[in-house]
Amino acid sequence: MAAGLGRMVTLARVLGLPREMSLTAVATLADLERFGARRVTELAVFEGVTQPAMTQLVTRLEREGLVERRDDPADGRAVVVEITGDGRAVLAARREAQAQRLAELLAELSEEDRAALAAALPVLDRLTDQALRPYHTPAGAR
Amino acid sequence: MAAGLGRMVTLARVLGLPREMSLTAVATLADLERFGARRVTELAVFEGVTQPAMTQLVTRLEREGLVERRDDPADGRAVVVEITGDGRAVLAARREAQAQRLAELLAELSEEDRAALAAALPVLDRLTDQALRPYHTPAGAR
DNA sequence: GCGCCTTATATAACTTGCTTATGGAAGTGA
DNA sequence: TCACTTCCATAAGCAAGTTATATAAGGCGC
Repeated sequence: MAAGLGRMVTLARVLGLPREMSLTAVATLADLERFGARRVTELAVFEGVTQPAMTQLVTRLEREGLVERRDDPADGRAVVVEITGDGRAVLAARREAQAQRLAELLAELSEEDRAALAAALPVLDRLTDQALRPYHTPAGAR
Repeated sequence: MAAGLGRMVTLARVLGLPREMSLTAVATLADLERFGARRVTELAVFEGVTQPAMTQLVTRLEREGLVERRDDPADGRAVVVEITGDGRAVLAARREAQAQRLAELLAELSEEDRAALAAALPVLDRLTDQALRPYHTPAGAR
């Protein structure tokens, strides 16, 4: 079964389209949207990349107006990164495009197959949460 | 449902570990293993990247001993790319590591959840094939 | 056979996206 | 005050993608 699920990587790769943005960039925006503003180092841990990589990404995202950098009043060394309205709009557009692509694929399935998928979705959701557990701590210390 | 499946992208990202190799590199090797030796341009189409990107990738993979380049007897302009034993070994090791990671996650699921996943696997497999259809033509013209 | 057009792929230049290494500023505790 | 730690920007290097370009080979019509 584990090997079968491995094929999901392939599907997700195709669904991950379009490619104007790296998966890390998308995930960073999504996490900022979901968990609120964060420091660079926290984001780096969340996304499993190094701090300089995250600094560079934040710089690029800021240049594109998708995030903003703010001084952290609690610590003079730190900056806090926050998603902008444009950033949210980009996420929404991606989700829409992805949902559409999936809907097209799903339309080719039988009713039976769709039911099986629907039953498995909550499980996949749980699997995903488990997989992400080491990276994401509940927002609290902000 | 489409939105729920979208979350699979997240799961696959985590499962896609480790990162020593890009998804395109892995897919290229996997396709060479599965469909046999191919030209650079064919590989580029398969993986949805440009020809120069694939040329570069093949160059890097060749440097690492994972593929070999051969002259194509049928066309003096072309080269044919073939996976090596080392390339196959790398794929096998990745699959093993991935299966293990998944098995750990699955061990935390109930019997019921596992059954739901097992039922959905063939469907996911079909979805993946559909999603890949525009890229992969059956090997025949080689 | 020749000329024109197409196809195949290597190379150049550039950007993104990652890594390790480093440096400066701020924070902490003795 | 000093030593150490933390935070993040910057530098250098490689991978991985793009567009543009150049060269060689192939195909077709005259």
